[in-house]
Amino acid sequence: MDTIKAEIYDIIESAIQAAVAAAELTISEMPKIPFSPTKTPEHGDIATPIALGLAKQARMAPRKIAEIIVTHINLDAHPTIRQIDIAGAGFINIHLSDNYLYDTLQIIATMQEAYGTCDKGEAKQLQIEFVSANPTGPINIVSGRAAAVGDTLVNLLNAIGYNAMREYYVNDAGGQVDRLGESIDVRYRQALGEEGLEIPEGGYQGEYLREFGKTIADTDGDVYLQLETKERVAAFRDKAIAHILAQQKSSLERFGVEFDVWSSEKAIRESGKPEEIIELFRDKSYLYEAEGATWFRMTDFGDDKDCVVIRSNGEYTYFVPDAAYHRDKFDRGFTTVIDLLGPDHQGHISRLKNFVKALGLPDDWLEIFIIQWVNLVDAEGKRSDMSKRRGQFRTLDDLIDELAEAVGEQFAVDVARYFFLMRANNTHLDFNMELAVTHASENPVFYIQYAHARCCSIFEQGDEQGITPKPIEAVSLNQLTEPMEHELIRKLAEFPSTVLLSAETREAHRVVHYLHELAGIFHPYYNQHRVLDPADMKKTDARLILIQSVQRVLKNGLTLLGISAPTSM
RNA sequence: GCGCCUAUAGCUCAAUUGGAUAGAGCAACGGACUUCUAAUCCGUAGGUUGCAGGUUCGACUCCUGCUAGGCGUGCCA
Repeated sequence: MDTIKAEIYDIIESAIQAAVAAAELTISEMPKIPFSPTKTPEHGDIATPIALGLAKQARMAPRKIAEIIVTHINLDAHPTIRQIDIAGAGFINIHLSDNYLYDTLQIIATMQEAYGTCDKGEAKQLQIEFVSANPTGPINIVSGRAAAVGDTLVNLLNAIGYNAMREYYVNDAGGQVDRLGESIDVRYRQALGEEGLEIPEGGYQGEYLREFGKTIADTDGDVYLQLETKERVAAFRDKAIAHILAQQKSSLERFGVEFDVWSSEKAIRESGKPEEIIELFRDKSYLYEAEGATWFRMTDFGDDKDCVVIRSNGEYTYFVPDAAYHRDKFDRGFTTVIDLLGPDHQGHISRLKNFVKALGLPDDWLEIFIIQWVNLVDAEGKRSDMSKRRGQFRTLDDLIDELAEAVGEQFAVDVARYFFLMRANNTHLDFNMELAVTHASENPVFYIQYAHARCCSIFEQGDEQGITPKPIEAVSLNQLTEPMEHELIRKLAEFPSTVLLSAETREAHRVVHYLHELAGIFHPYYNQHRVLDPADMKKTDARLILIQSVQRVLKNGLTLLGISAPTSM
């Protein structure tokens, strides 16, 4: 497609130059020629609104300009172009020859599972950090969404030639996990029969911690009561982190997400890097003392408020290990780092970016995206709060369990991933659990998977009838003359650019929509045209190649999304 | 108060980053299985793209100002 575009670009450009040379067109400067996609086959394969763009400086009606340009194109010299039309306000519509269409099938047959990939990323090292949920409870649904998106983005970036990896930052140090230890301490002592205890301010109410505290009491009895409160809380904290982390890991694995690296905030804190950061900031005069605390001059970086980096009790705020952690990422050699943050980290973006700037790292080195809320919606359409602190959240495991009851374990993961991936990251996502379960079998993911299964089924049927696909070289592709066949091939040709765009804009949902559209052309085709026709083997052979290509692209696309491509349903 | 995000069909979302007649899926209604899987297909209906201006040959997209919702906002992470 790219080579074709380059060729067309040259043709149009020289036509404009010829028109200018012939004094039919007056322009001051050679413009860049834009290409716009064609929505309908009548508009050809590639279109350009260049005549519209030239109208002003050429002082001429766009249609007239288009006509002039077209007269300077010698179609006989360019066999790739079958026909050129002028339409609408002055669009130049280019129809490519059928041979070009058939080239797409050739490319797919050659590249197979590599179709859709490219080497644009030049093997650069890239890291995406996502989920990074506090080790204070199970993976919830918002984190599940982040898991699906992050995992898929890594797939996409690898597909376009980057060397991307998945990283999880474990917040296993700091105030939050201390509150966790204190909360478990309360549950533990309650389990031992102590009365009148309450979860401390900022602690965790979740039911899973009550069970955890009870388990400790059941297995170890009251031995912990002999420890100093501080030691006991620390012991519970570490115990809980290890336990919860293992649980999070297995939930994510069940969801098909495996991280390459688990980084520890505790390790960062103990590495000495935070001290180096503070020293660096001090040297650069970014810090000052006030109200007993140490402040960072965030206002120097355009923020409206300074912020505390060392609290009056001498402890770092989370900014310091966080800055140190990003410094560490840079030292590990990543050319670009992408953080996917939860919606409650809104205010964190500009500050983190400013810290990165203060560290002297390149501006575009760090990209931050917010994965927006997932609202649980009940059957009446009422939204429910998912605050972890109040313990009213739904876990990723709950979700998959419920979906599994409706559609089975494998499809449950597929449905959940699809659901999370189908929307743009920055939009709020309403998740109606009841609807998701009762309508699980009507989920659009099956529409795509079914298309794949149907392709497989054709080959199975063919096998039974003794019809097997021939190598593409032995097939007359010009048997593919149906408009729907051309539409299918055109769609197949779009796959690589969709993957590229999706990866570069970090918007996985584009691939989802693409696959849905592809399936949306395939199903009607399947219904209207028979592939296996023993009476016309030439056509059958050509159609089998087409079906192989559709099957291949569906499979490649679903694989990128981490969704299975079943051979039968 | 300030900052960020969002607003598109009854509902949930798209729209290839400024291009042609704004598209899908649910939900509603009417049709199609003796033929490669009906988890499918065909058809009907559904719109002043939150409001008001502006830029442009051309705006859902960019700019300004409103309105509504969400999130954030100096010692939680």
